[in-house]
Amino acid sequence: MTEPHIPDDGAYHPDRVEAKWQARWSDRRTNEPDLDLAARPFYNLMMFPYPSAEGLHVGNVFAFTGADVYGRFKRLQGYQVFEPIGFDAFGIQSENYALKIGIHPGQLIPKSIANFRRQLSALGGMFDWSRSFSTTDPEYYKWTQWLFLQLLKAGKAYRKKAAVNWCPSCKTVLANEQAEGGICERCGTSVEQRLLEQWFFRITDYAERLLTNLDDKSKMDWSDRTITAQRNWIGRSEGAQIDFPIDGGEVIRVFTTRPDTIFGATFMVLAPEHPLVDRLTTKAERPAVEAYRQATQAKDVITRKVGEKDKTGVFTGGFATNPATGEKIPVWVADYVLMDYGTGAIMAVPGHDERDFAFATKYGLEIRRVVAQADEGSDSPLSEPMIEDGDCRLVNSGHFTELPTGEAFKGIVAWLEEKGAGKGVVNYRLHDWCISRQRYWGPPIPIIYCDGCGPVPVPEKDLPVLLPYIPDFHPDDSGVSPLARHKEWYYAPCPQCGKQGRRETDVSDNFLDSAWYFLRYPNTDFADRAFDRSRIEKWLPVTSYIGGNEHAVLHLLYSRFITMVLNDLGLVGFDEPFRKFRAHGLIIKDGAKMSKTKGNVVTPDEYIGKWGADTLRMYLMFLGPFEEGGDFRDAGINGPRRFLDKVWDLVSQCSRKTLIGDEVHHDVVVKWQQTKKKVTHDLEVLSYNTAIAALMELLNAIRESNCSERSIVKDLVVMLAPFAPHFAEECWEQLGRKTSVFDASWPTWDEALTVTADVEIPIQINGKTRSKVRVPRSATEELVVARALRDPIVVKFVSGKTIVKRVYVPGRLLSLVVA
RNA sequence: GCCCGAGUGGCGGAAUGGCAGACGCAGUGGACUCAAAAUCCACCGCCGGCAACGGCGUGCGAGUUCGACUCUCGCCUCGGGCACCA
Repeated sequence: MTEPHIPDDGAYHPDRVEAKWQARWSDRRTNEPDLDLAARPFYNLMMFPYPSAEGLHVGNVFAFTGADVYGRFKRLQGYQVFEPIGFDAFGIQSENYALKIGIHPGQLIPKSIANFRRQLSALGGMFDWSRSFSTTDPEYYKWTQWLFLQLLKAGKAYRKKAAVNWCPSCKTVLANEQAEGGICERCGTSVEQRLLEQWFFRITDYAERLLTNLDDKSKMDWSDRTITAQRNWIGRSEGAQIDFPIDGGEVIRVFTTRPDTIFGATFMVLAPEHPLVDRLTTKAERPAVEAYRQATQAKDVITRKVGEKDKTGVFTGGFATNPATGEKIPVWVADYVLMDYGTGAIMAVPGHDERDFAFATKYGLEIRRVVAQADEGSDSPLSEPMIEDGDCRLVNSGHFTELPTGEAFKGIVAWLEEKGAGKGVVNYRLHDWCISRQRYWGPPIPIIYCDGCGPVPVPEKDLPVLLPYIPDFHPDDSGVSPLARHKEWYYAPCPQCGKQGRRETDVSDNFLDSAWYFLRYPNTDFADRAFDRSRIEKWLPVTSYIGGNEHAVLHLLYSRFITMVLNDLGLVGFDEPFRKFRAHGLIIKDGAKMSKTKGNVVTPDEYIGKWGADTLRMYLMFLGPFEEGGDFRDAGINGPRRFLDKVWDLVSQCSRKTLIGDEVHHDVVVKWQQTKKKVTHDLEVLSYNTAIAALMELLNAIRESNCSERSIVKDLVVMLAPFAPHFAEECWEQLGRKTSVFDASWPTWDEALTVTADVEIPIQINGKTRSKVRVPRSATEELVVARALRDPIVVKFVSGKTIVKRVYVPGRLLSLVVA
């Protein structure tokens, strides 16, 4: 690339400056750290984009810029910063879009990626393009498939026939996370239930570890809201599993968080899919039960899960024995009990559970009080379920009566355990991760089914199992991936016996691609392994990760899980992949989050063209706190641009050695030192808006004092560099420097010079600030009081009254209370 | 319903319990200009006042404190997440 000519009219021309420095960075490999030699490695990661055909919008730009600012700051602090970027290009989103416009994703994606690369480069990110990849590259997904085989080997991948979320529109199975609220995340259609053979990962084996690591600050310095989201998603609850015997020696096993209320369990409810429903149903009730089960199956998930909370159900005719009371209690079937949580069966305690209460009321079942407050009678009627258990005691509960609920919980669990009827258990909301997708656009799962040998993993030496090009990649509602229609690919010899077998036609979940990409970036030069142990040790865990909180429970949880498995396999030496994670805020436009689906996107291209990338970066970082986001409006972007223009003028004055005023003013020096301190601190905590404000204040101070002292201007340029990298490089060169500004060192400050010699002490009288006095910083309380009492305003408020209280905060304020 | 955030000028937003409104945008007045743009200077929370100055003011109501945007309690509103999870 050749550097453009920059006109010598003294004005700031962002387009020329940006083209010049982008060319130079590329030519000089400025952003490509030596991964083996780095002495102070800093892995600065940001969530890689899904390359949509529409290109980046300023919401994405906001996120990438914020992460880039941090990386550039760290580089200036002397770290060798590795800032990779790639493309998360497999998945249903890409495939659906390709289907919509009728272009094969294999053709569409490279174009979208090229456009993304152009846009990302134009932004001036410190990306190491030499280590970029797309998850759709066979050199990448070869290792995604390898990863699957490692999980299989470790016993963490298994196949089972399961009721899964089926989207009738996308014609595919969805992970629970993609079917939240019973609605397909991609297309908004109601999700149905279907039984299919699926591959699962045992993420639930790691539930406890995923949870406990969240508390370990040495491993995880994460945004609190992200930690909270993960904790809620894993959904740990402590309770008990209790067996209720039925005729024939079998038991109905339930999970409950309130074993202390077992004496109030007056009936039981099974999920319609529960395997014991058949056994329990009497001849007389069979037609009704069958009808109910069918009706449930036909109901889509929306009405079942989030629709009316109106309870419905039918009596099976069967009974079970409450192990606490010995009573026979009726067993019902109702769809408010879910097969996929707990055991799919509950003991219903209508007196102390909202749902059971509603159900019992509707069907006339017995409601029994077993918990009461201290001042409540043991048989006072329940007009509504009594849920709270704090400061309550048991009633009507055999020899546990009168025990506080907390004690009763333990006592009853121990008692049941002794009787062999139950035990204390922990239950999680988290489910195993279904990774099978009956789609085309993903990495084929590397398995061959053989009639003799069963499912056989594809040997690692035969990877990748290439995704074949098939013109017709439409999914159909057969529940089988389009790959099954590609016969040359579908039939393959069994790796074990050599007889003809059939390939697994499902591809893996897009989230598997992104669950390990951070491991690949520093290892793209290794063709023979997913990652190199010494590279990994040097660069991981990721030093800083910045991304959207929409991935708080999906991507981030899966990445942690995969890392733990690799750790257990001895392949990596750590079990948490991201040492520091910060969630950025959202860019709001017209009152809504900027997103393609909302149709309120703004592309960066027009702003870069009009104002320059550096101005856009500055504006985005200035418009609000990075971790909270802000409103994007056109008005306001000229502010940062004016600021850069002024700095530009200042730098040209400096470079022409037309120093105005030889004497460095004290105020400016203080401001300068204060600014260095504040900007350093603010950048560290991602408070970019206030850092920029501080730089503006320093500029204003320089201009007001007419003191363009060279060392101050130099520091200003360095501190500006993370935000406006091209601009800062050009200024740096104007100041006579030969190397990149990013090879400069971050300014340090003299703490003693960050404070002024004199201070203004506000004087509060009865809580109101009435005046202020100017005193030396070291002034004693006596001096401040003496000065204050000479102040005419203070005199006015104090005369004729007595000072009853005096509070002096040294260097801060004087507070007087008069009466 | 539950769990997180957040409510501050015309706007975006600043404030370790210590001068509320930094910084910026918009606006107003002025300088420069034939004129406009750009630039520069000044003003810029609300009410009263020529002014000095005074009163009010950080969603609402209490409280703690010499002092509260900040802490506590009780509400209201908005945004986000979870949700028949036993």
